[in-house]
Amino acid sequence: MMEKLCLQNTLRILQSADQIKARLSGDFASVHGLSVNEVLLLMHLAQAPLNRLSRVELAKRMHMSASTITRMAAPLEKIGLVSRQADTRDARLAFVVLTKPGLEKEKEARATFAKQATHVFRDRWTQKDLEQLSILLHRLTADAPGDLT
Amino acid sequence: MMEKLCLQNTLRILQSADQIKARLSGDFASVHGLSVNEVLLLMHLAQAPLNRLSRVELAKRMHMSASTITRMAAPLEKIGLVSRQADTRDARLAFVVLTKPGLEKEKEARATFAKQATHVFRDRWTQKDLEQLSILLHRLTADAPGDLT
DNA sequence: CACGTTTACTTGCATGCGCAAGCATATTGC
DNA sequence: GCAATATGCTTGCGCATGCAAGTAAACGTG
Repeated sequence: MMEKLCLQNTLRILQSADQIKARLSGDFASVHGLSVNEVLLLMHLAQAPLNRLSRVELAKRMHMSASTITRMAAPLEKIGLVSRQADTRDARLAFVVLTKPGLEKEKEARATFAKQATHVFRDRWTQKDLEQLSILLHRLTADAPGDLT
Repeated sequence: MMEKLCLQNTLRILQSADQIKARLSGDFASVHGLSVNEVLLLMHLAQAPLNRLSRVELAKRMHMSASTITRMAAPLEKIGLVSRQADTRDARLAFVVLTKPGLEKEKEARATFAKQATHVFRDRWTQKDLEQLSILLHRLTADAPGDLT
């Protein structure tokens, strides 16, 4: 019985995530010219101390491989939203650091993110509902690195 | 205030989905030699009438493009889990239909899916918690086609 | 200090996916 | 009945991503 509920819940989470991504994808592309993952990368940087993270740390928080971070950072650096910053102590580290335009862009993107998020939970969601869902989901994501919230 | 909650919830859903996919991906690959999406495709077919769906219908339910379905079905057909079935009325339609081995495979995969799903919700989840989460998520996915549950 | 091991990053290759175009068939309007 | 349009599927192309291998630098152990 509980097994069926677990299966159902995981399926619904996957389904919801697909819908949300599809919704975000449209606005991010047309309004900011960025992909969902690029915006998430900026958001991770924005909440990090000094607005910078190493590539491996970024990879962990975004659940992606380090190579993907390398390749994602390149175009963002080219358009000036992030820059590369070496560490004086450890020459292996290459931080990805948010530039001022990048910080600005992140603020805008976060705003449209929030707007779309409220649209996902249309009218019939009370604050109590939202809080309850938040608490339940938090139990799933509590142990994950970089909560972004 | 509610806006922050909405943003937080969407972020947590995305995060949860990533974790779940990562968890499933490992077992599906090692135990059954299939990807997450391939298993989901089999599950969609298994719950469809006559265990068959047209490619566009499958695409809608999986939130993917029709071309992806075409390419995903090819290897599954090669290993005998699905087969192609033309429609006598409409020569354009090419159903993807689950074979007997495919149905068997789907049962096995669904079992490991359920096992991993219960593992996602470890110990501290009561049946009431799970039901509540299920209800809340259902409000997000209610209008989507092909619920799989 | 020297050598092996670990860590951070990059690059080559293969895969999965979407979009746009193409093709065949069905449906609609006249 | 025929042309115009719509629908279902496939294919070519490009992009994003993971994995494995390679490189450079830090660390540990003798």
